[in-house]
Amino acid sequence: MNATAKRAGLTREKVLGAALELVDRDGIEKLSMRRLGAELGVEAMTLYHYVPHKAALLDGLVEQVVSAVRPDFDGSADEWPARLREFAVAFRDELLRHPGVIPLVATRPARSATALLAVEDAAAALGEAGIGPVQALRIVNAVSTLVIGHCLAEAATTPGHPEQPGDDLDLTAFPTLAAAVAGGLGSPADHQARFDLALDALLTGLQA
Amino acid sequence: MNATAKRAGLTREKVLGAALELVDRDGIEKLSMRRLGAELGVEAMTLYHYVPHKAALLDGLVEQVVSAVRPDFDGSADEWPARLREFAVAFRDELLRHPGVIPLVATRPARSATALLAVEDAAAALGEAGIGPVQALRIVNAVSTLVIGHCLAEAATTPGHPEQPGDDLDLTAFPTLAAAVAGGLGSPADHQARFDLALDALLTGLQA
DNA sequence: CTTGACTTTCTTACACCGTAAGGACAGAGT
DNA sequence: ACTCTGTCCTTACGGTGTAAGAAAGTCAAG
Repeated sequence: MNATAKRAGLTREKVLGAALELVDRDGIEKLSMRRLGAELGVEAMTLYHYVPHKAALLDGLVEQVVSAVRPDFDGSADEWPARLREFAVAFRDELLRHPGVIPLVATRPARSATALLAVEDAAAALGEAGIGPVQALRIVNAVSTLVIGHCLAEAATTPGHPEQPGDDLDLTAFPTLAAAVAGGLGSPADHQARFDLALDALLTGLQA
Repeated sequence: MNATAKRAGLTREKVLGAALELVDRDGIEKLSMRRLGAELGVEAMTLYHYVPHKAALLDGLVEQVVSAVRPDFDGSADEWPARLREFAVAFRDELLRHPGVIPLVATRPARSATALLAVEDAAAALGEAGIGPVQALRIVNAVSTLVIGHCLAEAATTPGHPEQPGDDLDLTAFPTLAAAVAGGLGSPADHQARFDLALDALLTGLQA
């Protein structure tokens, strides 16, 4: 009978979803309990019924993003470099879809079940190629770390700065650097190229 | 004549130095303008005469840390992989010496003159080996990114969490993972091994 | 010495943050 | 009808970064 229901009918999932939406739209620094509450038509303290503290909320953001990339490690055992490559590319795509979350992914280790499952799958696939469990996880870790590091540099949120004055640096003292910038360094295409270079090199070097 | 001088005689360098000390001792989340002021025997607002805003203070921390690693790229032109390796190891050592600053280094690009100079030197050295400026900078970037990524994972501060409950995860559903943990994964020695594995693989793969 | 300009420091204040404590109210089970 | 449980709000506390301006120290010129 009430047009405006007194109960908002929240769930942990709705809260996390709204948080991710807010971060994607306005950036992490705008994510506060009060603002998120307002987004959901609710007071700040209400959120504490679905999340124990803000840190858990941030963990939830990480969980959402890393869970969205579901790698597939089926196929013949000797194709693991190609599979790892696919995983890396998918992971990067997902991270770049949520730039505000990247620093969180980089900072807090994902311990959720789905994240562990993905790691387990990858390691098991490497195991079938005759690689021991410790080495397999090191390899998976190296690839993940590379992806995160590159996305971090690419999305460079640099929170707190009022403005980002483009490229007003004086490069006259750095000829090689200047030449590289003139050659297209820093462009979006260059980010892709940097990532591909590093990923290919890592995978190539890993086969030994 | 005054035992306690009314003027503290601060400088930007002293402020930055005290900030780094505070972060090394207590972690970033404890770095506030008021606390840093107290550390220097001064009110919070006084600091704003040496630093325009807190973001600049954080930039200063990054600058201090990255400036401390001064790579040497002299030597014959074909030794660049070994030089890059030395740089990577020195960079990592310096970062691990200041764990609280690692997330800052990962987030805000170092645009200081000394940082640019180091990059310039490295790129120039690669240039003597017949590598073009764009490719040279991509290589330097790949190595730096790898170092930052690995240090980020290794120092994993995970700010905000009350406690870090060790390894109480239930790994029974993840046999490969469990086997790897039993095999020593996660130990300090393993971090070193992970870094070495990734760095060697990257450098090997980069020679092509 | 006095004066006045300058730099450095402090005081006060504001808006915002995370969250502890407890009260108001709805719907379900007895 | 009555309590119970879960949802939501109100109030409050101590913390944050920082804007505005008053006060006090320093130093050179008159």
